[in-house]
Amino acid sequence: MQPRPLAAVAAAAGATAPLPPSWAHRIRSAASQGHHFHAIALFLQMRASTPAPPRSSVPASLPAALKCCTVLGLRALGASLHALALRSGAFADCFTANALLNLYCKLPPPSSSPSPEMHGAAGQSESTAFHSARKVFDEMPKKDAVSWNTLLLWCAENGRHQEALGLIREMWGDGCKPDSFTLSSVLPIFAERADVRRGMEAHGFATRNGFADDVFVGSGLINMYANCTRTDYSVRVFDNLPGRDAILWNSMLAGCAQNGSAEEALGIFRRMLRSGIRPMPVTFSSLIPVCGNLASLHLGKQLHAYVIFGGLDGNVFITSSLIDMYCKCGDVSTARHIFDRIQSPDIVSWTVMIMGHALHGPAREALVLFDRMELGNVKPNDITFLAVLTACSHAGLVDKGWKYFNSMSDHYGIVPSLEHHATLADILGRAGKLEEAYNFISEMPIKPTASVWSTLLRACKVHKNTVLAEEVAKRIFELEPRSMGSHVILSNAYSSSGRWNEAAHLRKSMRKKGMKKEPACSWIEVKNKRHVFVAHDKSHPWYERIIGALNVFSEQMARQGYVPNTEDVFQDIEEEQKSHVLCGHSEKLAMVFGIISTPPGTTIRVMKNLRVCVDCHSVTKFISKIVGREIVMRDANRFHHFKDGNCSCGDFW
DNA sequence: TTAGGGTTAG
Repeated sequence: MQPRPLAAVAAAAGATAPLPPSWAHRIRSAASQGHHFHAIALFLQMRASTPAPPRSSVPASLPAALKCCTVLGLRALGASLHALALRSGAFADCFTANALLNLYCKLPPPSSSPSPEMHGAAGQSESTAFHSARKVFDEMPKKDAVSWNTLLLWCAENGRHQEALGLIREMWGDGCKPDSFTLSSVLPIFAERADVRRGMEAHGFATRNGFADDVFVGSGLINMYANCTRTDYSVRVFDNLPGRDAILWNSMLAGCAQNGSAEEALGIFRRMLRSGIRPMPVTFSSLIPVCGNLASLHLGKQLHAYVIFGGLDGNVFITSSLIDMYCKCGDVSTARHIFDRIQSPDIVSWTVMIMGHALHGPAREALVLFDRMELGNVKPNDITFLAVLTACSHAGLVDKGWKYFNSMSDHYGIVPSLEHHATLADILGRAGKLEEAYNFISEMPIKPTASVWSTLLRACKVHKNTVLAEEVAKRIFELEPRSMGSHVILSNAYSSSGRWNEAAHLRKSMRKKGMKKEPACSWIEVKNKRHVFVAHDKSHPWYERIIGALNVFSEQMARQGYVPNTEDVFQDIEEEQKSHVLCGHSEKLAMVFGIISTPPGTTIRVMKNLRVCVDCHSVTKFISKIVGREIVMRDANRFHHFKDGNCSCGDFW
């Protein structure tokens, strides 16, 4: 049986017909349904209507009207409603005053400064905004938790952290207890400052006061702990929440992804799917970078397929993360294919593509893209310049490097950071301009770190200037006495100039200090499985087959003129033994395994944790020609694309 | 009837 309409029930009971909805009711319901313009129109109609509606209509509809002004950005109308609130006495009502306070927080006054380029204009307008909001707040006859929370959120979101924390104390003093809203505004402050101690205090307060189950507090805690690199606590908060909405899943996923906890992030993604939560665009833009960091092309491709099926391939965040992922997995041509299909790339898409070409070579293509970007009126930022300088470094373009470096402050108003200085020092060092690099680092306006000096140390080793290497190493050891990499480079520099005793002495002192070199390893994905190799690793089931194939290649290479390059064997042993050492290098094992376990023509992608050695580089060039395959090798510094006996790095790395 | 949470490049 159909339920009878309420009016019919009322009529049957002998009641009068219900009154038509009041003005205030109509305005509020239009506003709550998102019909903001309609709500405003109704409010204005109400004000003009005759006979005048009851006096109570104004305070009953002002909050909704003010909310609509805030959403629609109608600041002038908001100001006249402010006057009406004062005239009508509605300002005494907390709901109206809070709605007005929110309007002033969300819609700062237009900047009084005539030129937006004027220094400090942004700060001035921010300060004016604060004062107009604060004035409304101070004049409120009555304040409730919403009033405090509204102003506090504004302070928290506008970098006025101390004021925000001060407001909590004031709020307590005023007899208003912080609530879940207060917590969700203040937690991002502790997150940004990575202040886990105060974050934990807030967590304790939330638990004691029954706010810990609130999803907003929950996501605040998850993000705070993740920003403090305590994803273990984030997971605990997440698992203890009684109900988890889609945003909480995404918060947890992003927290793991940003901390480099790849397996955990993938685990959260799988749990999310099993729980029936539909992935959202943000799910993919968080997760795709994980595949890039793992250099796992098969995983990245699976997510890409998911993105296409979900119709999300037009999302700029996802597209940029896909381009970056393909670059990091060694497939720059797919990255470029995606990039070329974007109608109007944003600064992030341009930057990841420029960096992709810088690291894969030919590096000049990166500079071509930079010019195209400028023609398209997209303004480069500090990260774009890092990419461009990296391209100059890999292409050995000293003059261009200087040009871009100087143009940052001259034409773009970007102050070069430590990283920009480090990259320019690298450009100079790689090009063999060692003295110039030394002077540049010594005179840079930011105190150079050990890592800036170590780029020069490496250059000294490559260009065989042991005297300067010793001087540079001294600087590094002052800053970082236990710098493993620098000890190794200096020791290798001694070895390559035949100073075996000094090399041995240095190695001995490293052993005495308990320093151990990171072992070299390489890996390759074959049939969606990762195979990891360390030097002379006999544990792989295909080891004998790999060595057999390597011997066959060696004979073919010898006929084509290959001579082992023992330059990078830093042990005082016979040449024949050195060749044996070279044969067992992990990247050779991984590459040969790839060749014999995949169909002819398949591109081989090898990843290595350290830089590729001179001999492996030369062998890979020969093998790429012998087997007619493209071999991509990612080392600690860049990507090498070997094809037909050549490498995209132009033998400069 | 007012206020709040997740994403891409080094």
